[in-house]
Amino acid sequence: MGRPPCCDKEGVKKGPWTPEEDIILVSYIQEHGPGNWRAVPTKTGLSRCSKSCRLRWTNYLRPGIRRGNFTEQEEKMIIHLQDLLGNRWAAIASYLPQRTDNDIKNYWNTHLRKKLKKLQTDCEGSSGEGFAASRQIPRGQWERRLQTDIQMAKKALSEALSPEKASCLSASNSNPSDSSSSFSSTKPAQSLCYASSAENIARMLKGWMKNPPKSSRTNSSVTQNSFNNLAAAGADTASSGAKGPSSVELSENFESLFEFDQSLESSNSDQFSQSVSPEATVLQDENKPDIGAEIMPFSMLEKWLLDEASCQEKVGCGDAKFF
DNA sequence: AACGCGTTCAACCGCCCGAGT
DNA sequence: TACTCGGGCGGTTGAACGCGT
Repeated sequence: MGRPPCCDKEGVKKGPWTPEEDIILVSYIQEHGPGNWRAVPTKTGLSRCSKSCRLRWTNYLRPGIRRGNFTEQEEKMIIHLQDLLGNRWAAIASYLPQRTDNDIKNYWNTHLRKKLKKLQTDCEGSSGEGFAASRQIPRGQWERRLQTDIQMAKKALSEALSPEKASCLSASNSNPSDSSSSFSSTKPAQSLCYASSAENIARMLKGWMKNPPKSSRTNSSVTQNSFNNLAAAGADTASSGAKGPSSVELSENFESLFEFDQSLESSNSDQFSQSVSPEATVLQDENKPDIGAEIMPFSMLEKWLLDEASCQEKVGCGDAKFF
């Protein structure tokens, strides 16, 4: 019982999107909001697969997307998140609201992977205790850390599931530069035009769009999914510890993680102050309507990391704690 | 100018998951 | 419970582009 393709192969256009197609898609979404992608090709008359429409929107046309030129902060963030979450590009992208998962994935594959590889070989070549070597830990310790991770994940999850704690976590993440507060506070402004201030679309739509949007529907599925991914990330790390290096590697490189946490803060403030106008913030709110909820698991992760880090400082604290 | 090669990135493909029935 | 369907995700592809020869 094979599943039929998402759309008829015949009569479906493939390949690069034309500006005309973009305009049609954007005007449709501007009017109806993203979602119900199945209906998009028929309603718009586009000879495109529904998936293709969704992809075009999420990866290219969606407002608030920043393209190219990844900053050093973003690089660090991607590297660390990749280390934590593995190739969960959507989850990683949820921490970089201006970047798409596809962009991050591409950037990782084209730039960062090579960069890290080079770094790794350089380290290995230059000293006996290279990058890879430094990551090796005794098996017993590895197992104990894994157990610790599991406990932490359980704890974090139970906290996340508790409404009080959850709100606490959100509130604790009250970094002035943190966009979550503005996200939640700008919720009422969701009816803002989808394409009105996104640089990439505004240019294209100049002179085209005159009517205000009718709908305030939001693209919730992406972020919801991201949230789910992230909420699951902790559990994954714990439950499938043997699957990937994340839980182990998580316990390492704490210095760099602290560095990262700091850079993350400055990164957020930098990014949002330099490139996000109040209007754009609202746009991001549209893109990530549940961003407040997304921040929460990040707090969990931060907490997790910091807990472990503090334990790391005290010799063998984590190990003694659970054994 | 022409060619080959490497890189980049938009787009596609196939699988998976959750919601609905 | 079993099945269908829509949507999301990650891996892969291939056209476009840049650069060196």
